[in-house]
Amino acid sequence: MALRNAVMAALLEGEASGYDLAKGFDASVANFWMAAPQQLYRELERMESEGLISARVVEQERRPNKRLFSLTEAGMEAVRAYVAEPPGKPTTIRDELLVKVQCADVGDIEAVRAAITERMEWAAAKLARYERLKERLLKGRTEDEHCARAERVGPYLTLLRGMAFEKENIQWGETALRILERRAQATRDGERAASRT
Amino acid sequence: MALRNAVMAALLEGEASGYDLAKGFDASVANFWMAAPQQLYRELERMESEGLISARVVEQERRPNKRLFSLTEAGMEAVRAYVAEPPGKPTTIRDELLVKVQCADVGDIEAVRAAITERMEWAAAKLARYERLKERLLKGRTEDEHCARAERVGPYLTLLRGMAFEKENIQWGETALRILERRAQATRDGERAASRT
DNA sequence: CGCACCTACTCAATAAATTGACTAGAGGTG
DNA sequence: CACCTCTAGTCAATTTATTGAGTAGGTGCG
Repeated sequence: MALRNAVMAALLEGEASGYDLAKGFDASVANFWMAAPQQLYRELERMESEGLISARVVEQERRPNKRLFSLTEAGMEAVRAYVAEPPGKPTTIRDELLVKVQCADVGDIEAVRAAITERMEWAAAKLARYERLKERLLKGRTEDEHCARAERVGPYLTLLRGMAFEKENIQWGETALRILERRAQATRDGERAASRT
Repeated sequence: MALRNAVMAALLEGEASGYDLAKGFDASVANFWMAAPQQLYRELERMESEGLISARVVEQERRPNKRLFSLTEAGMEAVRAYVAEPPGKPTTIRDELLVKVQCADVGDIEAVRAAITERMEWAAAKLARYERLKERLLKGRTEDEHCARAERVGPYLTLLRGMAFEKENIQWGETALRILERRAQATRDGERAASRT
């Protein structure tokens, strides 16, 4: 029942449909919590049945109707209760890329390098998006002004974390690529030397 | 079936019991992949039945016997196949702390600050452990020397990523605490002002 | 004009992950 | 000596998460 907390966090930004949430909903929450569509739809229904959120059907002309969910008073109370409860164990990090990097020495180094490169491109794209989101949040004000005046700082703080994470991905990727390239080089040299014998 | 890849990555370091893996197994793999004990025991059995790993029972005098698993040739082949296959979608990040931070504005700011502080302490402890592990890996050599001579660089690269991640946790935590403190201050001031009316 | 893709979902099935309880001997603490 | 923790697991139950297929109209592209 941790997904529901992420959903509530997302709904603090305003009402959203299951589809919105599945698509990343402004990337702010998707930044630190991702879930497959089915999971969201199921959870939303459960939450509605428990009275944490309420749906409003919006009829649309040239596309399927959608249900916009928003937090009820009970939902707001649940958020407050959740925030107050003692923090659970550390983050669940599961990074396939790092599993591959760990195995680099017994596998195809070029494949690993390709995977790292892909990750770096992904990170760069995400970072650009975050950058735009930040501009939109700050609206030309400095960080100090924004934090002093805006009614919410949570989204700004999580955005900062997301940006730092992606920057790290890129920086680390550069180092890793460099080191692996030298390895691949050495392997090729070794092969050449061996083939000369 | 992604856990098994992490298990194989861990077993590249040498044989290990299910208990070892559950305890973090040298922290190297635990850094980017965590799993509950039960999950590991189940997966290990399945992998053994599929011939990817083999067990060796070690009888112990004053404690339960244990089964040390190691990769078979088939397991090694599976690792190579896994590394070569195209990279899947991005990382699964699920960070409860960030969910709380996102909700900070409607909840108890002090509780959020406490959660951040706890995370920072955790991160600092992990970082110290990684630092020691790094020393052990490098054995007094520079990074360049190690990467040129050591037979494996994968563990070093993932370690670097883990260290960068924890450093980021700490740095971001400082910023977040500072901003939230000013918020809490403003709220208290607001309350004082309101109570004077 | 046909095909792929976008919105906005639902349903069903399977796989993976978490939780709780239990075994059992060893070692240490109050 | 009762209680707690550590090693090294097992078993069962439940909850969560992922995958795949299906619906149905609309949009854009060559």
